[in-house]
Order: sequence, then structure tokens, then C-alpha cells
Amino acid sequence: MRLATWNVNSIRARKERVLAWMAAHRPDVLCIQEIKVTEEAFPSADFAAFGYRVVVAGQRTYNGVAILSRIACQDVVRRFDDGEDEAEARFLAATVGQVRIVCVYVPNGQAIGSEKFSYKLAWVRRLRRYLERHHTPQDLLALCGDFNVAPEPRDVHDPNAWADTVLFHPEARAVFHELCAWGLLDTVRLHHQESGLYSWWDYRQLAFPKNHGLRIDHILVTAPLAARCTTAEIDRNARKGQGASDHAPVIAEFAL
DNA sequence: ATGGTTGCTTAGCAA
Repeated sequence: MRLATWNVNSIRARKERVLAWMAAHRPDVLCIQEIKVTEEAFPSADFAAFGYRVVVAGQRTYNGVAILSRIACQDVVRRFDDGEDEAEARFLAATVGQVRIVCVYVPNGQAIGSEKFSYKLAWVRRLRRYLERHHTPQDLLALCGDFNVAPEPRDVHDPNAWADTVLFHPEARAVFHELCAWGLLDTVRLHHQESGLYSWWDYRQLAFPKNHGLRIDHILVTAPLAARCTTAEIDRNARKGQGASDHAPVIAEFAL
């Protein structure tokens, strides 16, 4: 099984690029984030014509996530159902074959000390509690998406400069590591140990050509799935050229 | 210290 995740930064702006990328890489499952459309406005027919089913947790203007899969998804869930606010479409879970796929767009947090940063930290804690309620670390489960957190210094081009920002603040890293401590492994780090592997580069200041990036998009898997993970890569080629998303896709393969 | 870019929506917000 080939599984990918990609923050596409608007599916309407990126549709042709996403379709071309899928044609080249043929993922069995592609989780996408920041689709910025409602379910009704998602261009599902274009992906159906391409051989993919689409399930959407949509929202107008902001946020929104979807799972595209070659075989039909089952048991689709769009909410934490934990009694807290669910106004923002950031969570989608579905079963594809033997694997439970969870697609997330973690809040960015905007600025340290802001309400949005508190919301981000709380949201990641809610995600961990969702996993605790519905799954065990023995499940075949993949948690994919834009986590808006670079886990370690080697995941940031200039860790000192980014330490006071929402993407690499100690508190953001701490909730991310608490999430992983439930029983998740970082697929890219199963296969690659070097620094300089990034999945996001700011549109500004020539960040991409200078490789001033951060690794904030992840495919996290439970131990039984990690044992079957044969490769995991970031496709930085997808970030190149005019009309690219500011994120690159992450792709992992599993012997399933 | 500020601004730099992109997308959505239509001047300003979010990232």
C-alpha cells in the first residue's frame, strides 16, 4: 500500500497539479489538507474520473481535509465527538482495506501566547484522547497530515530562529511528542536520519530555493504498521515551480 | 523592526 499526505493549500487552485502528481505516483491513499471548500464544492468528479473515491470533511474558505482512495473507504468519521467545539473541519478518519486512516490539519496557532496557540495545543491533546477512546497502539493505524509542528532541531533549517514560533515552540513540540507517545512512529525517521528534510517552505523570501524549510507534515503509524513500512520519502519536486503548494507531499509504502 | 507571498474573498485575514 502506498500512502501519501499533502497540504495542497486550496484544492480548487491545485486540482490540476494534484491530479498530475497522482498520475505520476499512483498512491493507493492520499490524505489532503487545507482544501478550503465545502464537501459540495469539492471537485469529486475529476478525481472519480481518475479512479479515486473521495471522502471530505469540508469548510468554506479555511481548513478542510479529504481522503482520496483507490478502493472505497468505510466507517467515515468527521468529528472528535468529545463535547468540545467542532466548528473547524480539521479531522477525518476512514478505513481503507485493513488500515485505519486518520487525516488531520492541526491548527497553525498563529502566534505564541495567542488564543489560537492555546487552541492548537488543546486540539492536539484532543486528538490523542480520540485515539485513546477509539483505538489501541496494536491497531493498523496511520495518522497523516499537516501537524504544524517540527518535532526536532534536525527538522528545522535554523532551529534557534524558529524556537519562538508556533511551528517549533517547546510547548508545540511537547504536545506533539505526547501524541506520539500514545504509540506512533514517524515513518520518514524510520528510514532517514539526516537533517535538511523539509515538507514546508514559506512562499516568501525565496525560502524554497534556499531550502529554508521545516518538516511539519508527517505520516505517523502504530508499531504493527511501522514493521511493514518499506519506504518513506518527502517529494520536494512537487514544491518546485509556479503554482506549487507551499507544502510537499510525504509518501510511505507498506508491505500489505 | 519590517516585509516578503499566496489564496479566498473582495480589504483583510490566515498561513
